[in-house]
Amino acid sequence: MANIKDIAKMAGVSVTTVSRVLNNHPYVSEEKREAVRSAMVECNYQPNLNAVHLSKGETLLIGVVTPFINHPYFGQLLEGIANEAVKNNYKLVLFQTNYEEEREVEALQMLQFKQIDALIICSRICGMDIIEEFVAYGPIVLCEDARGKNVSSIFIDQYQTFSKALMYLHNKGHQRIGYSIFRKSGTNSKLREKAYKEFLREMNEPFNPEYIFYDCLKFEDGVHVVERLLKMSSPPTALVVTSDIVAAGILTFCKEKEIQIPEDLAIMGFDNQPIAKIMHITTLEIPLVEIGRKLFLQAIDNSEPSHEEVFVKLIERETV
Amino acid sequence: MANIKDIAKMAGVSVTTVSRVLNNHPYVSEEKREAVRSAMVECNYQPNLNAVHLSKGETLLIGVVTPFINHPYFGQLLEGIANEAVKNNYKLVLFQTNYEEEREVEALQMLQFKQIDALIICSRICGMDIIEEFVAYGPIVLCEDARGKNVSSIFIDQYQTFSKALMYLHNKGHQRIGYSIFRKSGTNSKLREKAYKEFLREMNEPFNPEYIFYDCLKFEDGVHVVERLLKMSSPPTALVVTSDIVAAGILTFCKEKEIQIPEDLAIMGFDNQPIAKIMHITTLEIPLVEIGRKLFLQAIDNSEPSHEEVFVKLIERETV
DNA sequence: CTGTTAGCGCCTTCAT
DNA sequence: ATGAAGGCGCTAACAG
Repeated sequence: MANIKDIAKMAGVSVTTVSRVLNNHPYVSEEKREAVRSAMVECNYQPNLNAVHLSKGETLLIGVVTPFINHPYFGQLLEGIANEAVKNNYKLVLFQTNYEEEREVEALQMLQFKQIDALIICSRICGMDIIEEFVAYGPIVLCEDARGKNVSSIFIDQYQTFSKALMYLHNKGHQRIGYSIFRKSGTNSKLREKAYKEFLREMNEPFNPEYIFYDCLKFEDGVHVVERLLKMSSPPTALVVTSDIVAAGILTFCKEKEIQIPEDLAIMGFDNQPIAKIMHITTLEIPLVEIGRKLFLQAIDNSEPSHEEVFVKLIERETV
Repeated sequence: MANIKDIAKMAGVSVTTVSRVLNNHPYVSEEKREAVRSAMVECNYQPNLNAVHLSKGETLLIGVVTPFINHPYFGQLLEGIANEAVKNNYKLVLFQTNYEEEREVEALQMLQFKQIDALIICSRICGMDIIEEFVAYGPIVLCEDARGKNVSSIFIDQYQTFSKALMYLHNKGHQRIGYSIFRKSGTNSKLREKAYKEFLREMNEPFNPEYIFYDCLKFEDGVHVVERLLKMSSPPTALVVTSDIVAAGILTFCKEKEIQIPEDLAIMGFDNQPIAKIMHITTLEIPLVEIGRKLFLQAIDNSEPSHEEVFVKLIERETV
């Protein structure tokens, strides 16, 4: 492992000069620059990143917080982040939190202690107040509407989006509309609940807590939804399902139970994941890979916190 | 950001002593140890990892090479790796390669240049010769049978496993058996092909290249399989599908086309992913999360390369 | 048991 | 345009 000193010796210059060409600094004669270059290729020289990091106080590491990594939603997000990271020569440090606040704080602390340069939080359980304690230590970017806050964000307008979905179902003639979601709390969940209640009020429909299905994250969670549906005397005729993979699960079990889609039950998915296309699920397209890309770019952008809204598109297929 | 010197000063000791308590070295009086400890908590001291890494020549970073991260197979593997990584205070550096050799070499070079401590290669396209060029630089662990090679590995016996699946189908009365797989080449693919051909020979069945379906990676790839199936004059009556997610896709499309499972077509999945349970897919259980765990442990184990076989279990459900 | 000191490899003033 | 030298924060002989 040749180091900067060796290169300097070989090229007959000082380490400073080597460092200069390494960092594309001006004021190096073309001659010496060339000598250094060839010495570097000869030794197949690679700078020791730890030394660079120590010296510069930066790491080229970006932390990524997700509750799970093995889930299509976060998988797509990660994919977008990872692709952009390689392009920019950054590495990712993964924090799989399972929504444990402790894990999130660990990630935040890595930022505080300069072990990573920035932190992308794809989903969180900790309060905004905790996040804000750490904004001073480095860029934090959230995947939720954080306008007005001191962190960057890429977000979709959950309220609008959810309202749009509900309205679409309403216009298709549905009165009893329910929805499934993963978490009861969480910023996005609350916005959706708000949109839901607001919608009911406008439509003059009663609020039936039974029509909300929580803990829906994976394909198999669709089972429970269908099971509960079967037991209800007056089940909803339409469901907004905040994840295509769950929608796919519901669809599959409905077929097993001979519930006709969309006649007996209309289903509106979320995300437009590949499975939605395959199973002809009507859904709201959320460009997750693209969002991941933007999240990364925001993380390495050292200017002021910025906020960017991403728009969703309703994709009509055969489940509504 | 207090550093080791500050702590030393506060505690009235030398930096060495601080370093000693930091690294749990013996020969520090309980008294001073305590003084150092309290100074550390008072400043909320965190060692600068870059400095530690530079000094020790290690990074506490483990590279993980996967072709894709957004796929249940690699997702589960990653999950296992990630869980064990946090336990051991290591961070993961992700390399999503899309099976581009260049990306794999990049990862290998990061090992060479000490930017990561070890490298886990979950799946590869580059030749073993290339891998072996890098073994001198640090632990490399593969998720395939690498016995006899100079790298560690966790693996399942692909040949045996595939034979077992084929034999199971045969015993269920199937003569025309095909299989679907992602890659044509690749170590595992070749072993499976070998097992397949050997099986046919033993059973005295002809080899029909049409019965092999390549490029099957995702749910939606099941479509193409079914489409081809429909066009065949003498389609296979059973399929070994080397990924449950693909099996699920095939199952779904068969239902759409009114192909009865298992009557018209028997399906044997692979991995026992959650979807297999839900859709009642008969499958071979491969403990991917556990494999991920073991891969990580091997990566940080500095002793000689070791090899561990992991065993699979056939899970009978309703698609055969 | 404890402290002094020389690195680890690179960057960056400061002189020249 | 170039180089000498100090420093980033920590570890690990070595000496005592």
